[in-house]
Amino acid sequence: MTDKKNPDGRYAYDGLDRVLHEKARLGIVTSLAARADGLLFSDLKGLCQLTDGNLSRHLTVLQEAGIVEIQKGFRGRRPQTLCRLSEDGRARYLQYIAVLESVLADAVEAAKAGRRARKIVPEGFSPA
Amino acid sequence: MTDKKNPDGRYAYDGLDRVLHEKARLGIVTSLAARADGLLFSDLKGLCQLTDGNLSRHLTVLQEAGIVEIQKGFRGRRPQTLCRLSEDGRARYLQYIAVLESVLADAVEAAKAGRRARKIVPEGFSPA
DNA sequence: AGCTTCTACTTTCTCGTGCAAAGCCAGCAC
DNA sequence: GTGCTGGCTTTGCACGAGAAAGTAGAAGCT
Repeated sequence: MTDKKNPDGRYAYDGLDRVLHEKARLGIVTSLAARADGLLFSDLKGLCQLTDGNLSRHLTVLQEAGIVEIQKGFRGRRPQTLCRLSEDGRARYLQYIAVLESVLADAVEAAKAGRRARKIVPEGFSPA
Repeated sequence: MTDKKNPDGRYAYDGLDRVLHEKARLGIVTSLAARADGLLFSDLKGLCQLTDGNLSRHLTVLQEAGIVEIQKGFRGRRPQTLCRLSEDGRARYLQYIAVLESVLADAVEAAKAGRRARKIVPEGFSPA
């Protein structure tokens, strides 16, 4: 099965959700996925090494996409923002992860195959 | 090892190379990784479902980053561009893939852990 | 009471970049 | 020639990530 011709779009990966496929957001969502009780703004900041502004912005994006739910409240007298993954968010995340898995599978296969081949130039090809 | 406190940056994933971490480019490089003899512009176009312009642009980016090598030549009398992964490119790709693997590991762990927890609000937190 | 500093965010700005549409330049057909 | 197609490049714009600056209130000092 390594060599079924060239199915078009074999490497198109359009299942890779734009909103999730992003360094920062991927980190945020992954850390949230682990805790159904949510995380505080400041925890996320530390875990993902993001600046306040950046985190704020990404959270807004995720919220607008319906992936995270945000609850503003207080701890003692200080404001605290609690973030949780929504049900829908979890579903989309799992879906995204599934695609990532297939990318990785391709990659591993590629790494093996890549080491074998040695022909430098395909037939009929003449360098300029 | 599931619960070592909250190592800062645990989910920062800064190893995720910007150049490679991109839907289109990830597809391009993955397909190239499988064939050391390279792929033609038109093959890539089909495999990754990209428009000419898009592919061209991404290839330039990858070339400037030293990840792919581009050879312009002819097949018969028509121009053909051959793309191959450079040695450095392969190394960076493998490195990137390694990080992806850790993301995936986190994700799987998160998916399991996430299903267990049920507490809605952390102690001391009062909704606004 | 006034001043400064810290925590906790939000808003604004800028620059990079993904993507599409248009352009360019052979060959080849007619 | 004219038109068409294959094989790319260039241009332009719109969006979006990240930095920087701004807001607001609490805590601390004097």
